[in-house]
Amino acid sequence: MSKKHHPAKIEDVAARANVSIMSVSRAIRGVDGVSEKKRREILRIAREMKYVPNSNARSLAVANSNLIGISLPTFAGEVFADILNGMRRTFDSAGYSSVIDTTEYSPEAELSWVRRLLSWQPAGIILTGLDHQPETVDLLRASPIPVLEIWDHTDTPIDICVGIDHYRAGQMIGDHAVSLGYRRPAFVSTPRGHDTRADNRLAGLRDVFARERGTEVLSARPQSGNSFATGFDGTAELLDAGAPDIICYLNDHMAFGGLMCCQMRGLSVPQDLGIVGFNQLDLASVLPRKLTTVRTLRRLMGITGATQLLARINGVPTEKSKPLPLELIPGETTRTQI
Amino acid sequence: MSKKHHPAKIEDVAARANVSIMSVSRAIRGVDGVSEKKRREILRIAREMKYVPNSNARSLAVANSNLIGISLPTFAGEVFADILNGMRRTFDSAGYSSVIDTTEYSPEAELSWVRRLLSWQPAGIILTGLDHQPETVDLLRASPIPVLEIWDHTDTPIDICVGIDHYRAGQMIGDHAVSLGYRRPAFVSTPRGHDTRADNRLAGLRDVFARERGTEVLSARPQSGNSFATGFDGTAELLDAGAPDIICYLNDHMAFGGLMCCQMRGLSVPQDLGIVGFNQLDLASVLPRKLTTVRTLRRLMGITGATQLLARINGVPTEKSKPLPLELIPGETTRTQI
DNA sequence: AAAATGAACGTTAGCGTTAACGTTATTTGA
DNA sequence: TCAAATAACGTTAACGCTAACGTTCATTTT
Repeated sequence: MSKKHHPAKIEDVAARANVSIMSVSRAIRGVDGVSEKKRREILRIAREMKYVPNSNARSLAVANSNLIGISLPTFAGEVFADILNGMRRTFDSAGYSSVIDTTEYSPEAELSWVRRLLSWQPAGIILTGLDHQPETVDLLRASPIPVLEIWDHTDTPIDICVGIDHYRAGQMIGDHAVSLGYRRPAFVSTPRGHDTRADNRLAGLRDVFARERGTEVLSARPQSGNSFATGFDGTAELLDAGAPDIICYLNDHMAFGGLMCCQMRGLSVPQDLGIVGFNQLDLASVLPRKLTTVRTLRRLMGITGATQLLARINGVPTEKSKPLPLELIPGETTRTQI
Repeated sequence: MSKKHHPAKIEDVAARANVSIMSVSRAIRGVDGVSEKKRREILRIAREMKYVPNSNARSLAVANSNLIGISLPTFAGEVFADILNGMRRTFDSAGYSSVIDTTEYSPEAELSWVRRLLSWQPAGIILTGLDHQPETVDLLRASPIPVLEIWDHTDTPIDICVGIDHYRAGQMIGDHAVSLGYRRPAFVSTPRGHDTRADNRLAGLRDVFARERGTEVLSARPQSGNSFATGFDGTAELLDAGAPDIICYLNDHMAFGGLMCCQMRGLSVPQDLGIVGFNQLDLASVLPRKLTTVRTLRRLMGITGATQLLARINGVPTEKSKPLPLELIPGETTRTQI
């Protein structure tokens, strides 16, 4: 425990096994060039000596690493946790480690992290969304490192892209609301520019109501401590300001906050007000009244994204851009007919 | 864009600036040995050339890295996200990157990750809880790398430790329940051995009721898809099996699932049944009925842990073990008096 | 039987950076 | 005024690993 005999290196293993260091290297990496017998012997000795390879030396020699950089806006909420989970499992079993960043929705923070990450010569980089600093894009375009943009969708990604069309999602919600006869829509979100995807969904919703009904979509963007509180406060704000007949939320958690606000004010849902969430989160599974929401396949997205990126890393040709399907889940928090 | 001129190395910057590579190295690292004038000049040129230092080479030369390994059971739920958030912020501003792992509560998965991580010569390693494979402990004890165990608490950590006393938390809940006159307690958790901390809390609760009332604590451990559903299903199971007068849950999310189950069955809380959560999660902030729960300072724990580990990394003497305070928050889901 | 093949292993030369020590100019002190 | 101290650089030798190429020797081919 206190004996600080320097950790064994490949050379020590080689000496102890009476072979050259290259044989040890080959044995450990599992590549050709050593007989099965010797390989087993070497591995046994390496284990005995508690040999731990030095990834820094390896990466320096081969000019790349087994690290994958993953940048997310936040760990809060299930959304990115789900995506991350799907990705991590895939990468993990392929022998990659994840270097993770949270930007708190700041492209500047993202840039400074990308800079730091590039110094590790990672095998791949994953960014959330499409909203990056120009310099981030330049840096990544200039580097040979595969880049995946996840969660959002575009036909012109930095490199490759797996996600959903948030504008379309907004339209789906709008179409559904219009078809049920709603006329005074509102939206609860976080401060503008914070979550670009949510803004895109709102845009889709807006355009549908403008076209079909010629009406505006009111919006509230309170700065509360968490999603639930944001939903609650935003709902209160909208109810005080006007008389929406349907409120759509950035996600199910906010929608739940909204439901609580209605309950507190004695409003009944969906008779007095329609409520629409987004993402079909776990919470919804136990609510007594099924929430109208949009299902997003986040875990699948993570797995798909990771798989595509791995393919790209291994030089297998991949699609530039892969959109994932959306499904509107009609629930009991909106009217069932006009 | 397509011109694949190899990325600039320190040597190229040196040549372009007419100085030795050591001057560039010193300028970039911000250490003594270059005049202010030259340093500015060198930094300007480095920026122009889009020079990105090679961390692998650096780490090989200095035999350590700016990487911190963080192992968590899961990203699901707010708990570890909060801890992680506190830690990441602290590490980030100190120039460290986070290599993150999720074990899904498997000590074997933790071990294989620790092995991989050690090959990067990280500056520090963080593990969640105290429940590790013996080999994990051996490996880490043998290495000179500082190790932080977070979330749980012990006086004999691998290296240092910041967390809460979960057994004590269980006792607190037990004391509170007893003081309010409850007599038939139950507990909803995940399968045994899955979450050791939850098991410790249950043990604390059990011991209090055994001592004070001479009664058992029933438990339900369903394997549902998510915390909310687990709470719901576990509650249903307990209500079918017997007639508990108070149910304690692994966390607030499960408690909410339990509340929903009660609502569905027409049971009123707290008249017919007491409900106690854990962790004081965001959800609770919008519930119409304040949840009885235990506040855990997770973000603070992350910050404190990270700070302690950084101190340890920098050779500053630190306390072996730092317990964080717990506070029982009486709510409206338990009786207010006997 | 000689030549060609190929498996199994070894040698060498980096990969890009920094620690440690050397060198040169410049300032300081008595 | 001249040695001594100091600041500002430069040179060299690792750090631990792997790609690329060499060598050896048992097989196979002709």
